[in-house]
Amino acid sequence: MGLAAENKDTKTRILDEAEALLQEHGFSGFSYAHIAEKLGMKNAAVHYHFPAKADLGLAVIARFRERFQGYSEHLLGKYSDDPVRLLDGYIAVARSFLDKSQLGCPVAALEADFSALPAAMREETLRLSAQLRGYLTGVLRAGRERGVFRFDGPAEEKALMMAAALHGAMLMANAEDQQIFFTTAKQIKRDLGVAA
Amino acid sequence: MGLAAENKDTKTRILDEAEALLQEHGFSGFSYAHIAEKLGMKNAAVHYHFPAKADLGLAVIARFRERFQGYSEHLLGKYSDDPVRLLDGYIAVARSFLDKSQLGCPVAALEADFSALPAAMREETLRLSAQLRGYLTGVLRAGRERGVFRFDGPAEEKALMMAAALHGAMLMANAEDQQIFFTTAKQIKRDLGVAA
DNA sequence: GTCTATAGCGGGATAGAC
DNA sequence: GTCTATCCCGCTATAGAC
Repeated sequence: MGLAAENKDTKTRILDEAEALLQEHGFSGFSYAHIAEKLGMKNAAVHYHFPAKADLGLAVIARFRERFQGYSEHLLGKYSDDPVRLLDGYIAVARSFLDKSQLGCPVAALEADFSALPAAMREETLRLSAQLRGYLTGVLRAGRERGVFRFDGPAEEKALMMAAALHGAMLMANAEDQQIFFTTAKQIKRDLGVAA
Repeated sequence: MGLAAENKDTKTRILDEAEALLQEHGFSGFSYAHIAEKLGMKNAAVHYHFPAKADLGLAVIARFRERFQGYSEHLLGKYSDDPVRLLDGYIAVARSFLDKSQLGCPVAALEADFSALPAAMREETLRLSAQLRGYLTGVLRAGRERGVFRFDGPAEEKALMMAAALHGAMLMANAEDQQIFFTTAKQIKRDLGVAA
């Protein structure tokens, strides 16, 4: 649509590939050549769109942040009175780690590779992680006030523990068996006193 | 002591370094040169003790498995009537990820890097992960029977979810803030109905 | 916007001297 | 058991032709 639309398709396809490869192999675990091969081009062409790998990584994070922002606003608008649906929306973001669907949460992969990340990517990763936890904290707090969720302790701490469980489950599911993710999500809901 | 004791010190020091580097940077994130530098030698010397990197990785896993085996038997013998202590023992293994102490659990780091691991290391990682979950499952089951722990659902599923939470907390603590691990552990115990 | 070609580096691994 | 030296590879990134 805009003036910069002429190269948007290739750029988007690169971002899509980068996001999928990031989630499967970590940030250090994929190369420009891997992306280029999947897209039927050469690595120099990828560098044309994203000069340095840090640029590509930051773009992946930024795109996810915008996506999650819109998605969470949509959820909060539509299901403001239904904490279970708001929680399921969050779980769906983590769940998409398994099949690299549209939601595609890259946080666990970034944190696993953290020491190898450029400084700018570290900062964005931390910001994103805090943003996700913020959403979850709000959902838990509202759900407990409404008597839908049952848990002890501050909502922030429960949210942190649940985020850790979902992050861990993503990596374990990637390594061992996808079922691990679904079982973990089910137990999380059981622990809140709601049916899976 | 034994006949093979003459080179045991260097080998042990290499294993110690490898384990620490594995937990901090992942299996692909450290090199023989890194180990050699820390130990004041050259990378060829490390290759003398562990010809290929897969040998070193397998040795790290094997050593941890033996360590955990002895440790868990010790716990089960000493605190067979105290589920909370048995649980704390498990948490301590994960906690040692933070400061690379003697217990040193490398599972989360291995799973995060899973797709880059040689096949033999993948198998050992899966076996180790199952072994850890097996201990935790037994502790939870016994604790619930004694009325010490409170949770819904099968002990296997609760154990899986708790292991995922501790794995995720290790990585998040490594990336963000060590306090994340302690807060997660505290919430896990709160959810079981026991004081932190 | 994509290509070929290449520079430069770090990694795993080996050969052979000491 | 450790060293120096080296090979080969894959990766990031750039230069310049098309």
